Amino acid sequence: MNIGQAARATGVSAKMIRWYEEQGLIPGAARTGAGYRVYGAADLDRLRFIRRARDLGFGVKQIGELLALWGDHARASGDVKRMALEHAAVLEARVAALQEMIGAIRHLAANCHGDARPDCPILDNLAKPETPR
Amino acid sequence: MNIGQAARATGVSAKMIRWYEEQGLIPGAARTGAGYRVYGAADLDRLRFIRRARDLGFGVKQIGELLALWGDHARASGDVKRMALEHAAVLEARVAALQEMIGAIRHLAANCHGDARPDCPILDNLAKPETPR
DNA sequence: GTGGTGCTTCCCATCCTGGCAAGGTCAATC
DNA sequence: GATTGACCTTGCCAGGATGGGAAGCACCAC
Repeated sequence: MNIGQAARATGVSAKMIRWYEEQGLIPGAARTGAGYRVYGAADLDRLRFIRRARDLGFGVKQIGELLALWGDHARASGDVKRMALEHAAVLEARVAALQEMIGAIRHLAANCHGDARPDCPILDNLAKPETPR
Repeated sequence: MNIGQAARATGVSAKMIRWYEEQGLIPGAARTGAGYRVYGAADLDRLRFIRRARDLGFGVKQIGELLALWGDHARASGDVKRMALEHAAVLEARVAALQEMIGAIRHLAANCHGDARPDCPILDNLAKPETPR
Protein backbone atom coordinates (compact mmCIF):
# COMPACT_ATOMS: atom_id res chain seq x y z
CA MET A 1 0.00 0.00 0.00
CA ASN A 2 1.36 3.37 -1.07
CA ILE A 3 1.43 6.46 1.05
CA GLY A 4 -1.52 8.02 -0.79
CA GLN A 5 -3.67 4.97 -0.18
CA ALA A 6 -2.59 4.88 3.44
CA ALA A 7 -3.52 8.54 3.70
CA ARG A 8 -7.00 7.93 2.32
CA ALA A 9 -7.45 4.88 4.51
CA THR A 10 -6.51 6.63 7.72
CA GLY A 11 -7.46 10.26 7.25
CA VAL A 12 -3.88 11.38 7.78
CA SER A 13 -2.45 13.34 4.87
CA ALA A 14 0.58 11.93 3.07
CA LYS A 15 2.43 15.00 4.16
CA MET A 16 1.70 14.36 7.78
CA ILE A 17 2.55 10.67 7.49
CA ARG A 18 6.03 11.59 6.34
CA TRP A 19 6.26 14.13 9.09
CA TYR A 20 5.19 11.70 11.80
CA GLU A 21 7.84 9.33 10.50
CA GLU A 22 10.42 12.08 10.76
CA GLN A 23 9.25 12.88 14.29
CA GLY A 24 9.60 9.24 15.29
CA LEU A 25 5.91 8.58 15.95
CA ILE A 26 5.89 5.82 13.39
CA PRO A 27 8.77 3.57 12.36
CA GLY A 28 10.38 4.26 9.00
CA ALA A 29 8.15 2.60 6.44
CA ALA A 30 9.40 -0.24 4.27
CA ARG A 31 10.36 0.84 0.76
CA THR A 32 9.92 -0.56 -2.72
CA GLY A 33 12.93 -0.80 -5.01
CA ALA A 34 12.03 2.64 -6.36
CA GLY A 35 11.96 4.15 -2.90
CA TYR A 36 8.18 4.30 -2.45
CA ARG A 37 7.00 3.87 1.12
CA VAL A 38 4.91 0.77 1.72
CA TYR A 39 2.36 0.40 4.50
CA GLY A 40 0.77 -2.65 6.07
CA ALA A 41 -2.20 -3.20 8.34
CA ALA A 42 -0.23 -2.52 11.52
CA ASP A 43 0.98 0.79 10.11
CA LEU A 44 -2.58 1.82 9.32
CA ASP A 45 -3.67 0.96 12.85
CA ARG A 46 -0.92 3.12 14.23
CA LEU A 47 -1.82 6.01 11.94
CA ARG A 48 -5.46 5.81 12.88
CA PHE A 49 -4.48 5.83 16.53
CA ILE A 50 -2.44 8.94 15.92
CA ARG A 51 -5.23 10.66 14.08
CA ARG A 52 -7.72 10.03 16.84
CA ALA A 53 -5.32 11.29 19.48
CA ARG A 54 -4.67 14.36 17.35
CA ASP A 55 -8.43 14.91 17.03
CA LEU A 56 -8.54 15.03 20.81
CA GLY A 57 -5.96 17.80 20.76
CA PHE A 58 -2.99 15.82 22.00
CA GLY A 59 0.39 17.14 20.90
CA VAL A 60 3.05 15.12 19.17
CA LYS A 61 4.93 14.49 22.36
CA GLN A 62 1.87 13.24 24.20
CA ILE A 63 0.88 11.09 21.28
CA GLY A 64 4.29 9.50 21.50
CA GLU A 65 3.66 8.71 25.14
CA LEU A 66 0.22 7.34 24.38
CA LEU A 67 1.68 5.12 21.68
CA ALA A 68 4.26 3.84 24.13
CA LEU A 69 1.54 3.04 26.64
CA TRP A 70 -0.52 1.43 23.92
CA GLY A 71 2.32 -0.90 23.07
CA ASP A 72 3.11 -1.65 26.68
CA HIS A 73 0.82 -4.47 27.74
CA ALA A 74 1.97 -4.13 31.32
CA ARG A 75 0.96 -0.47 31.49
CA ALA A 76 -1.25 0.78 34.27
CA SER A 77 -4.50 2.30 33.09
CA GLY A 78 -3.99 4.93 35.78
CA ASP A 79 -1.08 6.34 33.77
CA VAL A 80 -3.26 6.77 30.73
CA LYS A 81 -6.10 8.26 32.70
CA ARG A 82 -3.80 10.75 34.38
CA MET A 83 -2.44 11.87 31.02
CA ALA A 84 -5.93 12.25 29.64
CA LEU A 85 -7.18 14.29 32.56
CA GLU A 86 -4.13 16.51 32.59
CA HIS A 87 -4.67 17.18 28.94
CA ALA A 88 -8.33 17.95 29.52
CA ALA A 89 -7.30 20.45 32.17
CA VAL A 90 -4.94 22.15 29.72
CA LEU A 91 -7.71 22.41 27.17
CA GLU A 92 -10.05 23.80 29.78
CA ALA A 93 -7.57 26.48 30.69
CA ARG A 94 -7.43 27.41 27.03
CA VAL A 95 -11.22 27.58 26.93
CA ALA A 96 -11.31 29.81 29.99
CA ALA A 97 -8.84 32.23 28.42
CA LEU A 98 -10.85 32.35 25.22
CA GLN A 99 -14.08 32.90 27.07
CA GLU A 100 -12.63 35.83 28.92
CA MET A 101 -11.71 37.38 25.61
CA ILE A 102 -15.12 36.66 24.18
CA GLY A 103 -16.87 38.17 27.16
CA ALA A 104 -14.80 41.32 26.99
CA ILE A 105 -15.38 41.70 23.27
CA ARG A 106 -19.10 41.14 23.48
CA HIS A 107 -19.36 43.56 26.34
CA LEU A 108 -17.61 46.26 24.35
CA ALA A 109 -19.63 45.54 21.24
CA ALA A 110 -22.86 45.74 23.17
CA ASN A 111 -22.06 49.33 24.03
CA CYS A 112 -21.21 50.26 20.46
CA HIS A 113 -24.14 51.57 18.49
CA GLY A 114 -22.55 50.18 15.33
CA ASP A 115 -23.84 52.63 12.78
CA ALA A 116 -22.17 55.16 10.51
CA ARG A 117 -21.12 57.48 13.32
CA PRO A 118 -17.43 57.34 14.25
CA ASP A 119 -18.12 57.19 17.97
CA CYS A 120 -16.89 53.79 19.14
CA PRO A 121 -16.43 52.50 22.70
CA ILE A 122 -14.52 49.50 21.39
CA LEU A 123 -11.70 51.64 20.03
CA ASP A 124 -11.99 53.96 23.02
CA ASN A 125 -11.37 51.04 25.32
CA LEU A 126 -8.39 49.75 23.34
CA ALA A 127 -6.92 53.23 23.34
CA LYS A 128 -7.59 54.19 26.93
CA PRO A 129 -4.53 55.38 28.86
CA GLU A 130 -4.69 53.02 31.84
CA THR A 131 -2.45 50.00 31.65
CA PRO A 132 -4.11 47.21 33.60
CA ARG A 133 -1.29 44.71 33.64
CA MET B 1 12.74 56.67 25.81
CA ASN B 2 14.59 53.47 25.00
CA ILE B 3 12.97 50.25 23.87
CA GLY B 4 13.36 48.65 27.28
CA GLN B 5 11.60 51.51 29.00
CA ALA B 6 8.88 51.48 26.38
CA ALA B 7 8.49 47.76 26.96
CA ARG B 8 8.08 48.23 30.71
CA ALA B 9 5.70 51.14 30.17
CA THR B 10 3.41 49.27 27.80
CA GLY B 11 3.65 45.62 28.77
CA VAL B 12 4.92 44.70 25.31
CA SER B 13 8.32 42.99 25.36
CA ALA B 14 11.20 44.67 23.54
CA LYS B 15 11.34 41.61 21.37
CA MET B 16 7.75 42.06 20.30
CA ILE B 17 8.11 45.79 19.77
CA ARG B 18 10.81 45.12 17.20
CA TRP B 19 8.65 42.45 15.67
CA TYR B 20 5.58 44.71 15.40
CA GLU B 21 7.78 47.26 13.73
CA GLU B 22 8.94 44.66 11.24
CA GLN B 23 5.34 43.64 10.62
CA GLY B 24 4.35 47.23 9.94
CA LEU B 25 2.03 47.65 12.91
CA ILE B 26 4.08 50.54 14.21
CA PRO B 27 6.16 52.99 12.22
CA GLY B 28 9.91 52.57 12.33
CA ALA B 29 10.98 54.24 15.54
CA ALA B 30 13.26 57.27 15.52
CA ARG B 31 16.90 56.44 16.25
CA THR B 32 19.65 58.02 18.26
CA GLY B 33 22.99 58.58 16.62
CA ALA B 34 24.08 55.19 17.89
CA GLY B 35 21.08 53.44 16.37
CA TYR B 36 19.01 53.06 19.53
CA ARG B 37 15.27 53.18 18.98
CA VAL B 38 13.54 56.13 20.65
CA TYR B 39 9.88 56.20 21.63
CA GLY B 40 7.54 59.06 22.43
CA ALA B 41 4.12 59.30 24.02
CA ALA B 42 2.27 58.58 20.78
CA ASP B 43 4.32 55.43 20.26
CA LEU B 44 3.47 54.24 23.75
CA ASP B 45 -0.22 54.82 23.10
CA ARG B 46 -0.01 52.78 19.98
CA LEU B 47 1.83 49.96 21.72
CA ARG B 48 -0.73 49.88 24.50
CA PHE B 49 -3.49 49.73 21.94
CA ILE B 50 -1.78 46.80 20.30
CA ARG B 51 -1.32 45.01 23.58
CA ARG B 52 -4.97 45.31 24.51
CA ALA B 53 -6.08 44.09 21.12
CA ARG B 54 -3.68 41.20 21.43
CA ASP B 55 -5.10 40.41 24.86
CA LEU B 56 -8.48 40.10 23.20
CA GLY B 57 -7.05 37.50 20.85
CA PHE B 58 -6.89 39.61 17.72
CA GLY B 59 -4.24 38.57 15.23
CA VAL B 60 -1.63 40.84 13.74
CA LYS B 61 -3.63 41.39 10.60
CA GLN B 62 -6.75 42.39 12.47
CA ILE B 63 -4.81 44.61 14.79
CA GLY B 64 -3.55 46.41 11.73
CA GLU B 65 -7.12 46.98 10.63
CA LEU B 66 -8.14 48.17 14.06
CA LEU B 67 -5.25 50.60 14.10
CA ALA B 68 -6.31 51.94 10.74
CA LEU B 69 -9.84 52.44 11.99
CA TRP B 70 -8.52 54.04 15.15
CA GLY B 71 -6.60 56.57 13.11
CA ASP B 72 -9.49 57.22 10.77
CA HIS B 73 -11.67 59.82 12.39
CA ALA B 74 -14.29 59.40 9.69
CA ARG B 75 -14.65 55.68 10.37
CA ALA B 76 -18.03 54.15 10.97
CA SER B 77 -18.39 52.48 14.35
CA GLY B 78 -20.33 49.76 12.54
CA ASP B 79 -17.10 48.64 10.88
CA VAL B 80 -15.39 48.21 14.20
CA LYS B 81 -18.36 46.45 15.72
CA ARG B 82 -18.57 44.05 12.82
CA MET B 83 -14.90 43.18 13.16
CA ALA B 84 -15.25 42.62 16.87
CA LEU B 85 -18.28 40.37 16.51
CA GLU B 86 -16.70 38.39 13.71
CA HIS B 87 -13.68 37.85 15.88
CA ALA B 88 -15.83 36.79 18.81
CA ALA B 89 -17.49 34.25 16.55
CA VAL B 90 -14.12 32.84 15.54
CA LEU B 91 -13.12 32.51 19.16
CA GLU B 92 -16.40 30.83 19.95
CA ALA B 93 -15.83 28.30 17.21
CA ARG B 94 -12.47 27.56 18.75
CA VAL B 95 -14.10 27.11 22.13
CA ALA B 96 -16.66 24.74 20.67
CA ALA B 97 -13.93 22.61 19.10
CA LEU B 98 -12.03 22.48 22.36
CA GLN B 99 -15.12 21.59 24.31
CA GLU B 100 -15.85 18.70 22.02
CA MET B 101 -12.39 17.38 22.68
CA ILE B 102 -12.74 17.90 26.40
CA GLY B 103 -16.09 16.15 26.46
CA ALA B 104 -14.74 13.16 24.56
CA ILE B 105 -11.70 12.90 26.79
CA ARG B 106 -13.66 13.19 30.00
CA HIS B 107 -16.14 10.64 28.79
CA LEU B 108 -13.40 8.16 28.04
CA ALA B 109 -11.64 8.85 31.30
CA ALA B 110 -14.82 8.36 33.26
CA ASN B 111 -14.97 4.80 31.96
CA CYS B 112 -11.37 4.06 32.83
CA HIS B 113 -10.87 2.63 36.29
CA GLY B 114 -7.44 4.24 36.41
CA ASP B 115 -5.63 1.81 38.64
CA ALA B 116 -2.67 -0.52 38.12
CA ARG B 117 -4.52 -2.85 35.76
CA PRO B 118 -3.65 -2.49 32.08
CA ASP B 119 -7.26 -2.52 30.94
CA CYS B 120 -7.96 0.91 29.48
CA PRO B 121 -10.97 2.11 27.47
CA ILE B 122 -9.12 5.27 26.53
CA LEU B 123 -6.48 3.41 24.58
CA ASP B 124 -9.08 0.96 23.32
CA ASN B 125 -11.02 3.83 21.83
CA LEU B 126 -7.98 5.41 20.20
CA ALA B 127 -7.09 2.03 18.73
CA LYS B 128 -10.50 0.93 17.57
CA PRO B 129 -10.69 -0.09 13.91
CA GLU B 130 -13.55 2.16 12.78
CA THR B 131 -12.52 5.36 11.10
CA PRO B 132 -15.23 7.92 11.78
CA ARG B 133 -14.17 10.67 9.40
C1' DG C 1 39.00 52.90 32.08
C1' DT C 2 36.29 49.46 33.68
C1' DG C 3 32.19 46.85 34.73
C1' DG C 4 27.49 46.09 34.23
C1' DT C 5 23.48 46.86 31.83
C1' DG C 6 21.14 47.73 27.65
C1' DC C 7 20.87 48.14 22.81
C1' DT C 8 21.64 46.29 17.91
C1' DT C 9 21.01 42.48 14.37
C1' DC C 10 20.55 37.76 13.16
C1' DC C 11 19.50 32.97 13.75
C1' DC C 12 17.03 29.16 16.01
C1' DA C 13 12.95 26.77 18.06
C1' DT C 14 8.25 26.07 18.89
C1' DC C 15 3.66 23.31 16.75
C1' DC C 16 1.35 21.39 12.91
C1' DT C 17 -0.01 21.95 8.35
C1' DG C 18 -0.17 23.13 3.58
C1' DG C 19 1.97 24.49 -0.80
C1' DC C 20 5.22 24.33 -4.36
C1' DA C 21 9.06 22.72 -7.26
C1' DA C 22 11.99 19.48 -9.62
C1' DG C 23 12.57 15.05 -10.71
C1' DG C 24 11.73 9.86 -10.76
C1' DT C 25 7.99 5.88 -11.19
C1' DC C 26 4.07 3.39 -12.34
C1' DA C 27 0.21 1.88 -15.03
C1' DA C 28 -2.80 2.39 -18.65
C1' DT C 29 -3.78 3.76 -23.10
C1' DC C 30 -2.64 4.52 -27.94
C1' DG D 1 7.22 1.06 -27.46
C1' DA D 2 5.98 5.68 -26.42
C1' DT D 3 3.24 8.95 -24.34
C1' DT D 4 0.43 10.60 -20.64
C1' DG D 5 -1.41 11.44 -16.20
C1' DA D 6 -1.39 10.25 -11.57
C1' DC D 7 1.59 9.33 -8.00
C1' DC D 8 5.85 9.21 -5.37
C1' DT D 9 10.42 11.29 -3.67
C1' DT D 10 13.05 15.09 -1.21
C1' DG D 11 13.51 19.73 0.14
C1' DC D 12 12.38 24.45 0.97
C1' DC D 13 9.10 28.12 2.40
C1' DA D 14 5.21 29.94 5.02
C1' DG D 15 2.47 30.97 8.94
C1' DG D 16 1.58 33.40 14.21
C1' DA D 17 3.45 34.94 18.18
C1' DT D 18 6.87 34.40 21.28
C1' DG D 19 11.20 33.39 23.69
C1' DG D 20 16.22 32.33 23.76
C1' DG D 21 20.77 33.22 22.67
C1' DA D 22 25.09 34.98 20.52
C1' DA D 23 28.24 38.59 18.99
C1' DG D 24 29.21 43.19 19.05
C1' DC D 25 28.59 48.10 20.24
C1' DA D 26 26.80 52.02 23.47
C1' DC D 27 25.93 54.13 27.71
C1' DC D 28 26.37 55.33 32.53
C1' DA D 29 28.30 55.26 37.04
C1' DC D 30 32.21 54.78 39.60
